Amino acid sequence: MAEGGGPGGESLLFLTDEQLRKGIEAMFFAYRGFTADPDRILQEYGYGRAHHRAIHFINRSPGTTVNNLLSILGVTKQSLNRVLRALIEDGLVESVVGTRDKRERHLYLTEAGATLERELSDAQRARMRAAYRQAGPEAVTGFRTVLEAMMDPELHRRFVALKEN
Amino acid sequence: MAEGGGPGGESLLFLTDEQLRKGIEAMFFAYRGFTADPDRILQEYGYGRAHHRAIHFINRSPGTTVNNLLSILGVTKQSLNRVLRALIEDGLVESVVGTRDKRERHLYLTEAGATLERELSDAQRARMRAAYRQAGPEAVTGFRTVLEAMMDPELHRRFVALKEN
DNA sequence: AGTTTAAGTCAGCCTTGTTGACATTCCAAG
DNA sequence: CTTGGAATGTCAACAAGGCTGACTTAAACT
Repeated sequence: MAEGGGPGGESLLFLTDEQLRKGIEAMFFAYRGFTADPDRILQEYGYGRAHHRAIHFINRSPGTTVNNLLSILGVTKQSLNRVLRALIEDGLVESVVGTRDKRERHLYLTEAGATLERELSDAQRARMRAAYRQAGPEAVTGFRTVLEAMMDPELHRRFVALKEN
Repeated sequence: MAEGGGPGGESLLFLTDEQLRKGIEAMFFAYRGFTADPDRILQEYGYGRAHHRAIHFINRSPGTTVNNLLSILGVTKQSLNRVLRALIEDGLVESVVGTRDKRERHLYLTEAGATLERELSDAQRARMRAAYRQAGPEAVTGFRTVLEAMMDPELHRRFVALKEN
């Protein structure tokens, strides 16, 4: 399994089990930091990460359909429905019957929803910005490159599609 | 909020809200990939991510105490206890009363536990290795730099301490 | 007309987190 | 030696947020 800088060739030290384990643990700890700030804010409103994710992607693709959201989030419709129902009842999300296809519901953030979205993403971006600034542009490029290579191919396809939106 | 390459100075394009948002979404999608393989294996054994985390850190620091593990994992003792109890009952983890301080329990993986640990970390490392190889050594350095900058200071301290173990 | 699709709903289950209360054990300080 | 506090464990109850399965409604497609 180990893959250290053997006699063979170019330094592949970055692929040793030890290096890989450090990367794995870094992902674990960093993800905790990544979600910490929004989690604190959400708690004040009685929401969880699931609500955050829904709000994020509705803000990002206003008018998206429920099915669309389902495939991006990778959860069941029952799970998403519970979250959406709360957000709609609380007046943060609006559900609009489709005009072309009346079976579809198009989702939009209300003013209140957009306000919460801004609060959440401001906090998360602040953390990200600090990390990016501290690490520098080259590190950021590498960061993004590795993250993209780590995604499931299907999710990466989706991610790339999102970018060009 | 936006911070684009203003008139001021060196290109800070990598700090625009748009770039930050892409980074946030990349973290979200990449973390899914990161946990996907172990999750599949765990399901076969009727375990969840919480069990994986416990097994990982016990393997990494054999003989660690429960309190130690608690502060690394960041959960309550009740939560961890439920997980540990299952692992001990199933014969994957051994709990040894401390010799110096008999209140403490030192945790070790059994043979069976080490086997599962290997299966899990082989899968996770394979994903990591593929991503690292695809991205290249420089990207990996940047990846690690940004992740470390993203951690809470307290967690980063812990992470650094773990490395030199 | 019949089938498929989008969405929603109800019921129930599991994992994994949380609090709070309480028992046990045992080190260490008075 | 006694007592206070620390480390551990356990019980009970609860919540979020996943899941499956079954079923309805409405609209669209064929």
